[in-house]
Amino acid sequence: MPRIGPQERRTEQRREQRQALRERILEVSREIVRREGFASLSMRKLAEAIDYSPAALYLHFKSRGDIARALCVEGHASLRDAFLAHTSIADPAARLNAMGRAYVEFGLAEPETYRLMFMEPAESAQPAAEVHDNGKAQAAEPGAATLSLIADAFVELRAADRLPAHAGPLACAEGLWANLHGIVALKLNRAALPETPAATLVELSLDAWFAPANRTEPRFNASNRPDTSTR
Amino acid sequence: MPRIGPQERRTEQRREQRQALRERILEVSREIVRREGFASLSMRKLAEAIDYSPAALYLHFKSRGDIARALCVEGHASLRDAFLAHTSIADPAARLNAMGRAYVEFGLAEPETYRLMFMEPAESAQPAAEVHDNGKAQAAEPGAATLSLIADAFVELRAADRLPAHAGPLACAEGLWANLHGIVALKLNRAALPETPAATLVELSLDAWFAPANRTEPRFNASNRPDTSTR
DNA sequence: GTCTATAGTGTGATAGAC
DNA sequence: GTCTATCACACTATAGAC
Repeated sequence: MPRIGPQERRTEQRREQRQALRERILEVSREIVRREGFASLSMRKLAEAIDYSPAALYLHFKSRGDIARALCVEGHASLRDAFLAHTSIADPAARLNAMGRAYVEFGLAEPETYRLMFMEPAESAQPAAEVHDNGKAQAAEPGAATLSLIADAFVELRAADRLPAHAGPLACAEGLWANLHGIVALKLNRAALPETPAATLVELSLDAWFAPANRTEPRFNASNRPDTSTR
Repeated sequence: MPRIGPQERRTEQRREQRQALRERILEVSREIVRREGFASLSMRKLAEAIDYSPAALYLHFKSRGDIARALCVEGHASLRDAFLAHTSIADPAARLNAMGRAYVEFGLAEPETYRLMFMEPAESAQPAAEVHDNGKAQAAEPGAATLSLIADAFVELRAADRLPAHAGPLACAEGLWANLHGIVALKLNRAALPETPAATLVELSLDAWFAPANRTEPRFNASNRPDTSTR
């Protein structure tokens, strides 16, 4: 087992250097995207920032879209972390409330990253192709794990009979997700929604999606609801 | 008054020709965007399609974004028409249902146009600058009139006491809009929502947003609800 | 006045020398 | 593994023919 000759050691070193440069590229890319958006991440600018020629980048990423894909995966991991911080909340409705807020906060705090993750024309990043690991094809959809955290909460609501009869838990999860995404997306493009602050919309949306069966119980909205009530 | 010399007539003719060419540019652009998306609408391709040089386009539109803006306005008019077809529905909830469906159908039927209208990075099209007409500045937001149609219905619901007390009509309208937009946006980018069909999500969303106070009454969903019930 | 032709600068990606 | 040089294409802006 400990049969490692000098040659193996050298190739090992090479691999580490290679990995380090790849990491460095990713690091600089992440920062550029965060500050200026993916659209202004050019291979030339990136190459200059890491002091290599543009062609060197293609040794580590097969295309600009490939870099986008990697940053997407990072972003999804970050979002998922924000969700995991609330999994300990026992009440599914309260948990959904916390996660919903976290989702929108993430989107508004990192608009360019969010845009890359969810608002890009699909060609750029999303596909993620098929990633083979240990010989087994992995999920091509990095956001699926995150969605399942929302879906879980709806399953619990369903089990507690706090969901309308005709509403499937998964469908509810996707519906709520669409709602939250819509809030973030419209805010980011400042195309619309000029009147109502995002926090109010989030409250309303969360109310709309799982409050109906919950309405007779005491609500938990006393804590941090913004004072902007209507407009 | 009828003092129109040959010179005036000639300049009149010029103006008509000018307007006609502008219309033609818009026409071809609209079709290219509809089929291939705004991203692949290049000035060169456009110029070739109308048999002029690229520079000629800049005589009629000051930039590519200017064309985008014009197409956006067209799109908003088209969407608004789809909405106006349902204004005759008396019951505000039923009207919202019809309009919500129409909105999503529009987005899914004309994905590229929808993307240009609502999913573009703001710089491209949305601003619409300030359009002066008759010396008065007009609304810079072409979608505002459409939103107001939704808001109106919520105002009626409010007046009929079919809305939760804490929910402002305008906020509800924006929330529902965000929800519908989220459904379309996620579907278009195939980034997510792979499981649930859009029609089901729309039903669920409309239920979520104004069914609570409506739930005791007979629903109107018997007509055209899709048979895919849950997943 | 209207348009052609072209210059100048940017992009992603690649071939081939070292 | 890295670089230089280059291709093909996009956009804007403008000099000058008609």
